[in-house]
Amino acid sequence: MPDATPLDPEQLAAYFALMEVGNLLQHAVDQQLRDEGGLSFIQFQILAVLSEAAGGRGRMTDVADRLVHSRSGLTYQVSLLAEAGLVAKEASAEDERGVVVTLTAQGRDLLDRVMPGHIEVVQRVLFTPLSDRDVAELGDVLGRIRAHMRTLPPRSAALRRRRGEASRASDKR
Amino acid sequence: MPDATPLDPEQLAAYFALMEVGNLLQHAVDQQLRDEGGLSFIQFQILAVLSEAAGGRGRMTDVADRLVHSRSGLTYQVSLLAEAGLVAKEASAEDERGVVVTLTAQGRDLLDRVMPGHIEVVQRVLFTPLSDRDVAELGDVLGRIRAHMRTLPPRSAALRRRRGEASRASDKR
DNA sequence: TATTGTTATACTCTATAACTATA
DNA sequence: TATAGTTATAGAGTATAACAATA
Repeated sequence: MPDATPLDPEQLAAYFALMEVGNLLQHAVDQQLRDEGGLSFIQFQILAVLSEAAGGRGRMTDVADRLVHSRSGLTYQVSLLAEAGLVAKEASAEDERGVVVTLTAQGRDLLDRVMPGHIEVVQRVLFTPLSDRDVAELGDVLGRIRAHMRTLPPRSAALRRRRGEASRASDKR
Repeated sequence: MPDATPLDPEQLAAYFALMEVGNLLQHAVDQQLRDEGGLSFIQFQILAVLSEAAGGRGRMTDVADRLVHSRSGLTYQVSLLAEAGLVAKEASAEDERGVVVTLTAQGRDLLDRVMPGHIEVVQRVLFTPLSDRDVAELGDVLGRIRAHMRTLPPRSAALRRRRGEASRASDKR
């Protein structure tokens, strides 16, 4: 192990635990979603994000930023969902470049159908060993981390930025 | 949204936050690892798990279970690492079926070289908005969740189990 | 008979770059 | 000139099933 570490062992352990827990949990729910709904976890996330949004709709780039997708990757996934009739795409009224994705009734139904089993898995795998107080603490800390992360440059901006930097040859740091 | 929910809103929010934070963080560190070490996050995890283990070595199945991999997937990744000279594979002494993977000096060097930048990213993305107390709490709760998850049937066992059940036709539930 | 690990294969997902169209 | 989104393409990763070898 390296020596000059600005990250103390407690932080490193928390970081590794976070990654392991996240991966194991994702794997468990992915299994459930495929078995019961024919959905990948990412497709479920897209549906869930839309269902939380006002009007069950959102713009492509906004969704991509929240779900760690390249825009082409999101196009791909949303196309699959649209083929399955779970979402619908329309041109944005305000900005004709934009595309608004809307959850269909069918999509909402599928979400409702999948949710109970989904929640059962999350309950069993994630929350069983936690007290109510633990859950509150966890939610609080993770919420603050998420808020912080959202202040960092988003993925779509990072791409544009990088392209921009490359073309500005005079911008040597 | 479904109605009969045994998962209260606070739990659901914590669950979604966990997934979003995990994905965003993984994306950030994956970028750093590829840029500075030519490693995917999973390859890094394999090296890290080995470096933590006694003697810098471990058995294939054990590593696979910790890292949420099918065994064939681990074979693939370990092969890549072995080609790159970062790990070495030997037949197990006790169990001739088994394969023991060992971190090479080169692998340790790469880990050391990549760690400072890695830790910088984790520090910046994950820990910036947290107090020491937050870190302690987070580590504690996540550690307990991980311990709980490890008591659940591991991936390799699940596969065997499933195969076993299918062959036992009398085992109708 | 069960378990370890590998191989072959097929598939899913993702990102990059080039492109179109609108702001 | 910059941004939204799509497409084509190519590559990485994963899992499944069949297999060989050992317990």
